[in-house]
Amino acid sequence: MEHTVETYKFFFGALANPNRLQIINVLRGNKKNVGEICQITGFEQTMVSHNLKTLEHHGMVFMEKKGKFRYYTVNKKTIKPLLELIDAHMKEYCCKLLEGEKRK
Amino acid sequence: MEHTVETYKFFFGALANPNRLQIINVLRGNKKNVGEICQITGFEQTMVSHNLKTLEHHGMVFMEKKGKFRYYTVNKKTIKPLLELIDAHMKEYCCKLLEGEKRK
DNA sequence: ATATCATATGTTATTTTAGTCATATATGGA
DNA sequence: TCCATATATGACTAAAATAACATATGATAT
Repeated sequence: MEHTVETYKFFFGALANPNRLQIINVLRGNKKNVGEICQITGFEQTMVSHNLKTLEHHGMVFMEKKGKFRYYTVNKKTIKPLLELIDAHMKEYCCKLLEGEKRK
Repeated sequence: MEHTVETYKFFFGALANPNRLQIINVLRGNKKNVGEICQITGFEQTMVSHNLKTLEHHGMVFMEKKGKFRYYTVNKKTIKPLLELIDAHMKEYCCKLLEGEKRK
């Protein structure tokens, strides 16, 4: 299925970036506005905004305006089971491999 | 969790590529050797080998030698539920978005 | 109306990733 | 042993993704 491959690439592309993943991780707890995300991660504001836009565009996070703030929430329905699945995978297949990566 | 972010990036990085996804898709049916994968996909042999190596390194596929052939199988335990999860996500959040992508 | 704070957008330079080409290794058969 | 087939590896280039910078927009308060 050609369509399917493009679909998956769209999905994974959004998540194959450490900064976006870290943002997701921060949002796993509670909704946060951009400034809060910057503060917690130490990332620069424009970079965070760019990445939030990508994540929102892919349905990974949702946005809600509140005065001059914008609050972002993670899409728990997708992200939670997804990360759990990955945890299980990594535990079983990749633990040593990742160690190797780090040394590079 | 710093470790977790690197872990997830490792995972998604392997899958954020259309050719690798297509190879996975081909392997979803049955185990196949490199030549067969090339034939089915129309991809060049060295490219397929490179990508299979990446997939194997990430625990997404397994390899089994048989004479001068090497048979690859997809890691169904991870891949199957993963793709199902993504199907559900895309259906709910991304159907129009993907259409937009195609026009670019 | 303007100043300030919060966030977004456009552009560019840099880094990362991927594919290709040339070549190497491994296996089995004559 | 030598050849053919199957697959892997290394190096190089091209293309895509990313972060950083400059700037714009939107909102609130004064």
